Amino acid sequence: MQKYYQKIKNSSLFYGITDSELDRMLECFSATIKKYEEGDLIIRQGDIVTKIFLILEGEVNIEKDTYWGRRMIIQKLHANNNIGLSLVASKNVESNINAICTTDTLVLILNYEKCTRMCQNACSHHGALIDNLFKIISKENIELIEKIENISQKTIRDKLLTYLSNESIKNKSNTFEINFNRQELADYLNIDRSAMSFELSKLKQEGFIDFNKNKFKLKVEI
Amino acid sequence: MQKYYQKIKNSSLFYGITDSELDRMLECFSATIKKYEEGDLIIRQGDIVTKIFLILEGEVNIEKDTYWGRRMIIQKLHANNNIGLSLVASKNVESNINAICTTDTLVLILNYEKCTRMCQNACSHHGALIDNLFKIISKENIELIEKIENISQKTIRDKLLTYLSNESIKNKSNTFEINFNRQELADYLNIDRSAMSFELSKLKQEGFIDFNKNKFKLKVEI
DNA sequence: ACATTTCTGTTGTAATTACAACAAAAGGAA
DNA sequence: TTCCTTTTGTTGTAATTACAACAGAAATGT
Repeated sequence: MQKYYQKIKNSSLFYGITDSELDRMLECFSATIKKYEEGDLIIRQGDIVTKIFLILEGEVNIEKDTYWGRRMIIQKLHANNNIGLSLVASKNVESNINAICTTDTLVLILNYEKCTRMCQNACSHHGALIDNLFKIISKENIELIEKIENISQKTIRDKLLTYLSNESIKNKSNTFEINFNRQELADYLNIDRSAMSFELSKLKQEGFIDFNKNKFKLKVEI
Repeated sequence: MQKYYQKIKNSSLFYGITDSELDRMLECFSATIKKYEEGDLIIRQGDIVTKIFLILEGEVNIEKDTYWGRRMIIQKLHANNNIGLSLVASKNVESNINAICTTDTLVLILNYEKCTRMCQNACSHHGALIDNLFKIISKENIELIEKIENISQKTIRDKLLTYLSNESIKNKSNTFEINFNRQELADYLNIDRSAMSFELSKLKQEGFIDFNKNKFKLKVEI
């Protein structure tokens, strides 16, 4: 645990918490660290989730398999994103998603009730923690809406331009690197990979974008 | 305010709160009531939202206009849903959506900080309120994922069957009424209305579903 | 370096969809 | 009722997409 202190301390969940309180809180929250390997499932469809997971390191895809067996990537999560919070807070809800590690991943596991309820110890900054928790779940919410915007476009071209434009805004630059490989991006945008590749090439040829591997440049204002 | 007490008391935000505490809390949260008429915008794209809105009565669509001018319905909200929580909690984020009333609507407006931070008055059930707030935002989260599932299907037929199946599950019955009219449903599923009507007719003819106006019956297991 | 596997791009074709234009039905107002 | 408006259903056509099959490039392991 000790060796992860710095990471935990710098996580957005514990932003604004002093060192001594962090100690007390981690104990109070029955915090544990868990390492997952690439390909491991942190949560699977149907699970009743009882703990919340804060990603300290690594990448996790939130996925779902369609009735027809196609993979659907809902989100790609990183350090400081949480997994399971909305499931635990909803109480006794079966998970509707898989959380699968796409890299080796380090996770902080916490007790939800202890996080949301003020404890006897009355850590004085517990309020800040609750606030951080709201911030984290809200950010997730806003990203889901952004994803809906991306995939709600009618054509492959419009989906790509909307997605790239949103990435550009998030990176505050017209050049940026994306975390998806082509198949993942297709599964995220719910389009055929080959048709997507074709459209990317066309957009490049027409001078709207440029790209090399996962580095993209947006040459137009959307 | 007095005349809305019963509604407020029965809202999921104040579930588990005693009457006397409700009084104190409403004062503490600077709670106000506002009536909107059909067509009114509660939040518009670009707004910096500073209050949270709890729907007591009515229906509100969360919408977004695409760059190309098409309407996108993200969610339809009802009594006990909140509007703006994820925007306020994210702090100084411009709204990426419009919240538009599709009926006359009654809303309870609250101060976010007062809700999430324990107050001096230390209302003893403030913890329950925070818990309720997490439950509300989590439910929204899960519904967004459900919507993503609906619109991530490849064909109009699959989108319809997935949507109807999810509605059926939510209603715990294979017969149910939907809140969307045909154009709204098409805007929610991001498909062409006429093509959707055609597919609905085909599904009915083939015996998979039955419907009359907005009453649907699902005759197959998805 | 080499072999092998994975990832990305390209092309043709069949299937699906959007769109427009119109018909039919339902709902509202005078 | 009748007229008018809104909503829903139907059809044909052009545009878009999925899918399969394959080629080339890049990454990986030995």
